Amino acid sequence: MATHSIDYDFPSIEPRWQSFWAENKAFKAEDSSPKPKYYALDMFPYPSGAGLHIGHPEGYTATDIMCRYKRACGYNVLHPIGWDAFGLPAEQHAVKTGTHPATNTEANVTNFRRQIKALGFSYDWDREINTTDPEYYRWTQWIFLQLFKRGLAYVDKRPVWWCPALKTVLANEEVVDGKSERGNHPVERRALRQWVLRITAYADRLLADLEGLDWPDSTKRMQAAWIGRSEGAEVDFILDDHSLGNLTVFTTRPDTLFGATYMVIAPEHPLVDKLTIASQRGAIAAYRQQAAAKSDLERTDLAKDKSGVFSGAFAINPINGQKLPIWVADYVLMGYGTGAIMAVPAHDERDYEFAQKYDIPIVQVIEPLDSSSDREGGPDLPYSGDGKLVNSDGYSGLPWQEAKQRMTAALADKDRAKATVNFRLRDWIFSRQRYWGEPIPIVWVDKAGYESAVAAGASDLPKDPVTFEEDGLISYALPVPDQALPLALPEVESYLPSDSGESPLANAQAWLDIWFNPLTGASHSATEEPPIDSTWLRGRRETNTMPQWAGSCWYYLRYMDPKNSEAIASRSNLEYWRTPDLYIGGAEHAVLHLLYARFWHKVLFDVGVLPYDEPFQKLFHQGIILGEDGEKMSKSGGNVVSPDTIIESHGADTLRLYLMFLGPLEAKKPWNPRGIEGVHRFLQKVWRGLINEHGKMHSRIKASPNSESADFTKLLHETIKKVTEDIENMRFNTAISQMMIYANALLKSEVVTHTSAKAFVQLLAPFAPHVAEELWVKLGGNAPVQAAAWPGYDEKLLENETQKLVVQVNGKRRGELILPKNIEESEALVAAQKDKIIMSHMEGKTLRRVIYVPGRILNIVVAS
RNA sequence: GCCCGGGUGGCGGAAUUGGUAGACGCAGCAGACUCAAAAUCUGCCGCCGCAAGGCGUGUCGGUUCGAUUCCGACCCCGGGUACCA
Repeated sequence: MATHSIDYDFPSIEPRWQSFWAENKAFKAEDSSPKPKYYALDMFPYPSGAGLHIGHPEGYTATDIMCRYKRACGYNVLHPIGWDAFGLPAEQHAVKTGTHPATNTEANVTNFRRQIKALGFSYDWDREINTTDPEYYRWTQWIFLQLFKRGLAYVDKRPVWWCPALKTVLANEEVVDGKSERGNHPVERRALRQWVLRITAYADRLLADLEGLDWPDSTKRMQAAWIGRSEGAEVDFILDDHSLGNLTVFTTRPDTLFGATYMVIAPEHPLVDKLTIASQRGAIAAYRQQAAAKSDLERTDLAKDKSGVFSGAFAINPINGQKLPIWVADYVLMGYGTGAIMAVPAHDERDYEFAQKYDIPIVQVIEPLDSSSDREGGPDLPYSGDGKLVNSDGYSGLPWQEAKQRMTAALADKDRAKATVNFRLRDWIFSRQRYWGEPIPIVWVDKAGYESAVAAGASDLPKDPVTFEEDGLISYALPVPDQALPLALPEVESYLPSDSGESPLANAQAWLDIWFNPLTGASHSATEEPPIDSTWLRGRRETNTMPQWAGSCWYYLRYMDPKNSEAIASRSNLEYWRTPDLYIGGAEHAVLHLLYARFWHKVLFDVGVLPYDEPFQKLFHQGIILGEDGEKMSKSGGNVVSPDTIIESHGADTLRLYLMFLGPLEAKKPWNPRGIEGVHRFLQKVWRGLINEHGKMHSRIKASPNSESADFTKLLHETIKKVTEDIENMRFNTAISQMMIYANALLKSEVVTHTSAKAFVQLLAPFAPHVAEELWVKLGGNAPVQAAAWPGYDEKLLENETQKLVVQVNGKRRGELILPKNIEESEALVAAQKDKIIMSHMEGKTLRRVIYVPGRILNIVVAS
């Protein structure tokens, strides 16, 4: 190379400024400040072995732009990052290799940290957290104990999704189409002892408080649907055989009681055995067995074909005394409502289908308001729309909503019904039979042990003891006291589940079976001498660990005070930082993480730890980035783009810029490997526009304030306005377009004032911070650039003296005129009539009407 | 099936409150520079047409002086969900 020009040299610029920021702690957040605060939160990553995915830096760049912009606007910014590092892949790796999952996790974290730092995000690294750090999970355990103490955690043996391949239990939400969400392995139902969190106790608040949140509507709707509130009534049907008592059903439409022609109970319903008459016993038993054997996959596959068996028993309709046959059918689920329904085939699609199949009568009791929609021979059934009652003695003619209230009230008076609310939301199965999770800080003791602990004054006990019965023995749950936390994971020889189906922790004998002091949490192995002090109890530790959701349920709180050893965070920090002002993450967490975190947050609010009862006021989902082929990026698809490769070839600034330039942040968009050249060229243009071949300030930059053209000054102010507004509205793609327009003009401009050049570099800085920092210093500024106040624009400079007016004839564009501002309609019309082309479209026609929108349009309506 | 989201040039996308459709970028074409290439710069770039002009934002219809934007019906693509009584 003959030339010695110093061009845009990103490989040297980027690491240099990253070191500068780190050494100067440029992004340190102050825990109190006269400045207004701004807290921007990224969904923290699971540090997988595969390294950073291109989707991570997309959302992270967006929050980083907001943070750098807010700092320049004078905010005290909290922008933290950490690691959601418990999880299945590390455990599976440990099972395979025998190395401790912590070792592998640490290596992955190191790699992730390197990759994230290479992107130049303005994180306050002093606040980095890791959910697997005992000093972190100590507080996860502490929060669990708050739930336990308040009666929100209990133990139950219940059928759960067991994945033989993963050797673990999965939450409902982790099972997709009868396969595990992770790994896509088949799953089956198994009854196992589980810790369950009573999230249903918060269902009403979780639903109601959605309203005030600045979240995408679709996400709010998804949560609302997941919670699934429905208002109705529980209605008691007396059984024909009075000795059997009542059958209680839940219905949202008690107004259709007169249309009930049969009843259905779930195959798992406790009354099935008692109800069934002798001659039906065989058929029912066979049906129940069949239903139990069906995996959920089969149940859904067969969803369209309803099946059932008549039990032989009857129930009495409380509204009219009619005898209704009781069927056993698996389209009624034991887990919802009361596990029994009254079937109204005329007004429910499922009941209709079933009634058709088994020749059960269909009685219409709701008539559409507009009865003209009736076909010949009656309306289309099943009908579930609006309407008024028919065939309902004493209620016919009423709108169904009113009938629903009246009939519920009438039956309630006779003690046969009560208005109730049902939720689709289930309690949250919170335990996993895994090693690599937070140990649940519970010790199981016998009844005498529990009573002696109570007598000794053990704290944090729930009002009613949490117990579990197995093989006739009842165990009582005692919490490990706060001062003994964290309850650390013990070392184990094998990371495979124990033979009993318990987690690998069940094999850590010395840790598991202990002498335990319920007041201090002190313990030692049961194989050692029993203590002399009689408050010590013989106990067995809980072997379940917490699910990965646990650590991510409250991490945004820990960032506010990550090293606090007295509390999850100090009260003053919690009150100062409140909650994140912006939370960006993928839409795949719309229900699970976001619902669980809201639940914990509300509990902590009730405990009195938090000053606010909702965690995430403003939420935004970045769209996913697809591969070049328009398909989801995947290793098997061979379309994965690695941030490392792009940083090496084009630099972090280019990558950040391109991720934002691809399209709107929320949109799903394909990666185009050639498109990146465009934004890279843009940065080179900016460089060449401001820096000469010797690496010094370009000669077009002049100190004198009025040396550049008025048009160019105006463009700068337009750019400041556009970029500022676009950042505020998170429309980063159009902000970049505007900066490109400016850069193109810069290269054509002979003169740019020093002030203009610096202002433009400030605009660029949130997007491409390294090159902006370099330019800023070369223009004589002091690093970091974010310390300089964000540039403002002058409205007056944005105004035009002339205006462009588009002229239409009959709504079609026929020309445009440059006219003085504030021109009258009549003058504009005169000007238009001087235009030959416009006139040619009006010749020989009569003027009918003129529409004039000043500054925009003149539409001349003519007719022949 | 139901619930969401989305259909704009060859491609990613832009378009304020109903007021010039296609900003910006990619790709492409032509030219300048060069022995040549790369890089860079200049110009062109929705479709049909020599032009005048016509057509054009998934389709059909409506409202309006004027519709990518509002209303109605439909088609297609993507995501979520699955008997929730």
